[in-house]
Amino acid sequence: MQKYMTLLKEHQIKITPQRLAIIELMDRYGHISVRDIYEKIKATFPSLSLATVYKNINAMMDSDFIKELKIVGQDNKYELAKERHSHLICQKCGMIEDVHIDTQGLQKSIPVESGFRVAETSVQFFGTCKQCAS
Amino acid sequence: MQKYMTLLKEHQIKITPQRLAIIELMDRYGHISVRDIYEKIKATFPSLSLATVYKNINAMMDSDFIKELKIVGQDNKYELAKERHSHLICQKCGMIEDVHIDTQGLQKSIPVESGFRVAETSVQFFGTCKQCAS
DNA sequence: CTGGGTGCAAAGTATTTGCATGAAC
DNA sequence: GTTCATGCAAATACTTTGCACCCAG
Repeated sequence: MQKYMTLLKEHQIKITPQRLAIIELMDRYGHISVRDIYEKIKATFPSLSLATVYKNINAMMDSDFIKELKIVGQDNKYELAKERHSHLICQKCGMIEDVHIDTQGLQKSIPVESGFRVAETSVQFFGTCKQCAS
Repeated sequence: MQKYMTLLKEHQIKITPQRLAIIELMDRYGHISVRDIYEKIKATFPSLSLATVYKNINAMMDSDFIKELKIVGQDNKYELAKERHSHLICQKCGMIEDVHIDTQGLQKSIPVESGFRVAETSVQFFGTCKQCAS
């Protein structure tokens, strides 16, 4: 808990129980949807409003404190901002897992004449996870 | 036009003027949103309904005839299914461009112990396009 | 104390559905 | 002629906004 409070302070975001609960969930699950955040917190904190979840997610995205993850076939997910990484996404169960792979090499194959300057690379691997394969 | 009719037939989708118009736009623009499809077609074909656009997009996705593209900061886009490719996305003007790069090598860096079997890899490069850079 | 956050209700936007009519094959 | 698509309206889902009240700093 203390660690989440410190995180919020560093990003100059006011500390509230709602925010701590949201961050705690993101940290625990890695990637989570608005709906799931709302329902999980609501269970132990019934006064929580869906609007508050949205407002906080937007505020934390503005501060680059969390990141939005759009995945074909799934609701948007949110994760704590951390070192660059890619995602493994199971097409059967929906599981999302982080992988750290080097994407620097990829950029070299972009045609120079495109004149495109890359700031960030996003890689998603779709497939079957260990559990679903067996 | 004939080429689009052939395409639809191959995928066993009934040919209608609405569908031809949608496909023609996707082919022309490469990547286009529901809203843009609706507004562009509506201009010359006023009876078109938004529900029809949605129904057709869903039908064509079910037939793997078109693909959905989710991009952080933009509305969903749709493109005709074609050979595997990646996308350059300009964070200033929103331009989306196809690039053909080899993503096979990437998979090698996924830890074997993850037990994940990759079926498809999606790569998005975010950055600045030639026009916006100058 | 003061500013910003919360919750509620309402508005706004996006997407889906049911059904009667009409077009494709 | 039969099947399936279209258009409209209504329903549902998703997200944002305004405002009165309350809590963190």
